[in-house]
Amino acid sequence: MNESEVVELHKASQILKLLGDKTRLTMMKLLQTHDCCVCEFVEIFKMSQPAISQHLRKLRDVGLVKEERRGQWIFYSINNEHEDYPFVQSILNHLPEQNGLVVDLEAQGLRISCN
Amino acid sequence: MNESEVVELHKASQILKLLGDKTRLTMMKLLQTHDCCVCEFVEIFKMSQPAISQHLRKLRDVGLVKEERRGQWIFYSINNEHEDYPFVQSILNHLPEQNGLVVDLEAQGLRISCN
DNA sequence: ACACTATATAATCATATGCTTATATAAGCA
DNA sequence: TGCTTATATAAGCATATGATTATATAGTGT
Repeated sequence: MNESEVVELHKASQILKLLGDKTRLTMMKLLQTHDCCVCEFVEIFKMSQPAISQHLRKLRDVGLVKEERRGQWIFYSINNEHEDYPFVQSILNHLPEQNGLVVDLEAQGLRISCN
Repeated sequence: MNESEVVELHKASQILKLLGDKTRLTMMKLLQTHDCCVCEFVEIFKMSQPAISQHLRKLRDVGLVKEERRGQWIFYSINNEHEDYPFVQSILNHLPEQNGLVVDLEAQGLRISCN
């Protein structure tokens, strides 16, 4: 890993504050391996749809994730063009995989795959 | 760098929330290279003493820093015995050095060195 | 065009956060 | 012992945050 990408302090604290919420942190870890749409997050976190939307908006506002419409769903994915993407990845790499959450969704037949 | 130290999600978000404050994040970066006492932080951040104390308490409550009395001052330092010390370090390593803050202190003759 | 589904936004509210002022504690020193 | 300095704690307050419910927007399919 290369830790030489220096992140300005103000930006770093802004990013860390965003990641300092368990829901958003889990979202980011999930997005590291799976693009997800809003309704999947709603299922995974057992949280209201607006609550999910608002978390995603915060992540999008600073450019950590991007959205893309696929059919009737809007999928979110990690924005690897973000200037501080390496910083974010290095944090996420310390977290345990959350694939179980997606696997559970699939088991329930709730995983969206629109292709 | 070894990113294999896995930090449980709840703990990670708790740590990131603490670091998601510009004052505390700068404190931690400073402590990476210099032990500091409370009054030095007060000078550096131009912030009230209770405000500084409260930030330090939050960092201490989760064990990220430890305190040690030296003469009439209480010095804070990074707790490198913390279970998630590697995680914290890997974050701090992305931040620009803040030594200028301490150098300025010294220039003003306000650096405490009690030995 | 109409109904249905997915998502976003707005308004509201309870709780959390970070600061301030006032006060307590505790060590150093005359 | 009493004064001074360094730090911690308590109380109060303004703002931020994260949730909820209600509503708007925008595709999809009939």
